[in-house]
Amino acid sequence: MPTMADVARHAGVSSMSVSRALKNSDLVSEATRERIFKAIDELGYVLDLSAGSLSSKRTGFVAAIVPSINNSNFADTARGITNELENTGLQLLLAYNEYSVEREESLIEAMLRRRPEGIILTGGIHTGRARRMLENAGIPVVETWDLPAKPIDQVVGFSNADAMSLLVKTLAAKGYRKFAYIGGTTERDTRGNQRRAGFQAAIAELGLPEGRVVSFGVPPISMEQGAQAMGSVLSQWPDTEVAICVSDLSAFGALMECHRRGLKVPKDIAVAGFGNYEIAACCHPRITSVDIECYEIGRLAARKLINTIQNPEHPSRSELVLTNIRVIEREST
Amino acid sequence: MPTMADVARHAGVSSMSVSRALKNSDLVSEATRERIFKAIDELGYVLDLSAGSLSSKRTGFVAAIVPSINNSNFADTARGITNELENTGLQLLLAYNEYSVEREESLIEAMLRRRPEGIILTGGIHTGRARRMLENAGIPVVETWDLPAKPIDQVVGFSNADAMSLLVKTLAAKGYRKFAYIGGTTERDTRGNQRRAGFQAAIAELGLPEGRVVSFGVPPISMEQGAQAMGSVLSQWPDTEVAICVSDLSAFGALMECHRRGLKVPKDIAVAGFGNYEIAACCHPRITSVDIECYEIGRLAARKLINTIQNPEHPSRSELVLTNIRVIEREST
DNA sequence: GCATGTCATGTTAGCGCTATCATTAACACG
DNA sequence: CGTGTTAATGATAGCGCTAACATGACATGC
Repeated sequence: MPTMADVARHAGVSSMSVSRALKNSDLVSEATRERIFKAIDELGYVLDLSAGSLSSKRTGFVAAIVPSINNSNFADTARGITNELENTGLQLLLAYNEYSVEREESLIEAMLRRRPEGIILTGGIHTGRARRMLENAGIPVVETWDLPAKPIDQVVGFSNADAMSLLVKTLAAKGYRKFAYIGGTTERDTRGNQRRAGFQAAIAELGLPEGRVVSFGVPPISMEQGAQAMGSVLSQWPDTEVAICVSDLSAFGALMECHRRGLKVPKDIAVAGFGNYEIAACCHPRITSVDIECYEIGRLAARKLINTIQNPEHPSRSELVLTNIRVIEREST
Repeated sequence: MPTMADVARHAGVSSMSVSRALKNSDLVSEATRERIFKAIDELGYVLDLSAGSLSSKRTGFVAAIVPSINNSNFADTARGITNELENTGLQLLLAYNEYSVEREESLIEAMLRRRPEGIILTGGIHTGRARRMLENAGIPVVETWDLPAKPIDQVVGFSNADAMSLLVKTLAAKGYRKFAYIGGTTERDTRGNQRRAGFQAAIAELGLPEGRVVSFGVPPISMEQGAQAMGSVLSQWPDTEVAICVSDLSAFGALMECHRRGLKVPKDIAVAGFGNYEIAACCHPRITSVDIECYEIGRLAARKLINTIQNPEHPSRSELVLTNIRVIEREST
């Protein structure tokens, strides 16, 4: 593989000129630039950024950890990050932790070894060692998708509990009284748990009959698990008026289960989801959901990092960005 | 930020011993190892891989480019790659090209600047410069999701045309004769175009009435666009017996459009998709589809890279891996 | 004509690590 | 007791690039 020195020799210049030309510095004359690019082309040279970053102390990496890449909500956030990073010279280092803070910890270490210039995390719960590593790293950190009680640095998120509570209240205002909740079992999906807490809080606040909660499957629960959970709701509490699901995917599964059982939605039972996935807007009947601007979360988080990286003296720290949540009422309620 | 030399000084050893300890080399005594890790812990040291890779000539990166990260088929492939890479010391550098070979070209350059030890691409069509860069890079390349006419190096894929043709033949065997095809418009989605070609070929081969093709929307076409395309099929050719869609997402949209129009599926019209997405197995009626082992494609592609990286002298080149395709008949046909 | 400024280019050093070879210590063996 | 063998550690050099400074060429102004 040719090095920059090879290119410099071939073009009859010093390697600093090659470096400058490749950085689009205007300190290179047009004639020299042309000769350099001709040499680059002839040798098939490709700049080695890892060598460059060692010397310039800038790796050009931004790290992000999401729970899952197979979930279109988080994929949207990743897309928002990537798109905002475009043309900033920063590259995304993406990983997923499968909803595990232990896995997050080891991913954080793996990423910090690459010396990213900033890092975006999902959620506000991390292991002690992870927090320590992040605090020592000396780079901006953005926690997203949540409102951490004790933020590490910057935050772009929303309250999952409030969002779910808002959904319950909206539906209660339409006259529904007997609510069921479908979610996953374990403690791992902290955002799911907060949604459940928001559900319970709203039920209590409104003085409605006790919420009927079905916990089923390891989060993130699938369409199929949503269907099974709905079966469980219907057999335990046949008079349920509305089933609220931790996500649109489980809501869709629940809806299909109703179809199969010959129940009309929303006449016999109403169904609502969370996350405003494409499927909620497209299925029949269309599912009422809560929109949470996933793409925007990614975009804003990346923007915050870029601002901090580009103006290190003027950090936008401790300034919390609250993204919009919005109930979208559709045919299923 | 502390460096390895700081750790070495703190532990009273040379930096080589620190380096060895961090690499789990067995050339470090237990006592020294303990002292070193104590120092690492006290200083909050994190290894800098970019400095290490400059000297060791191994970056520990593997690059992958997929068309989109918001498509669960490709997300499955990315997941397969990541999971196979686990515990090999290799880290994934993931990007998406939005189905554009031009964007792919610039992504390939951006990735090669990080000196990945291997690269995984989606599809077999690339720009000339992209091909040249890859051939010069001196690293293993795996093309996936397709059977390129002129592979760059290694291949893990299947024939999109054959897969679609198999679906048509399976349905024709059940007695369907009037076929419609729903896909995207432009030339960008090469796999979509190959599926269409496979559809046409099968129709011709079987001597069926001319296929009715609706091209609608920029690929990847959405659920909503599938619904609109189905509207177009039904108004142009009301006697269509089965609508085959380029993906399950559009098939689902088409199915919902039938629901809304009061058409019974499959009694009034049958619907089939492609890709065996979660939704196809879960909606009502469940959609007949073609399973293409997306996760396995990622896993096998990563495995090929790992093999080539770990045994450079014994390259597994030019050995094509054909993944399984399988029609899954469900309630919608 | 000479000081001054500006632009283009080169020189030097060093980023933080690891490959390689050298060295030392400890021990076994005839 | 000398020799060889092995295990643990250290010293040195250099990976390929860029920051920082130095230099030289030319133009400008008085």
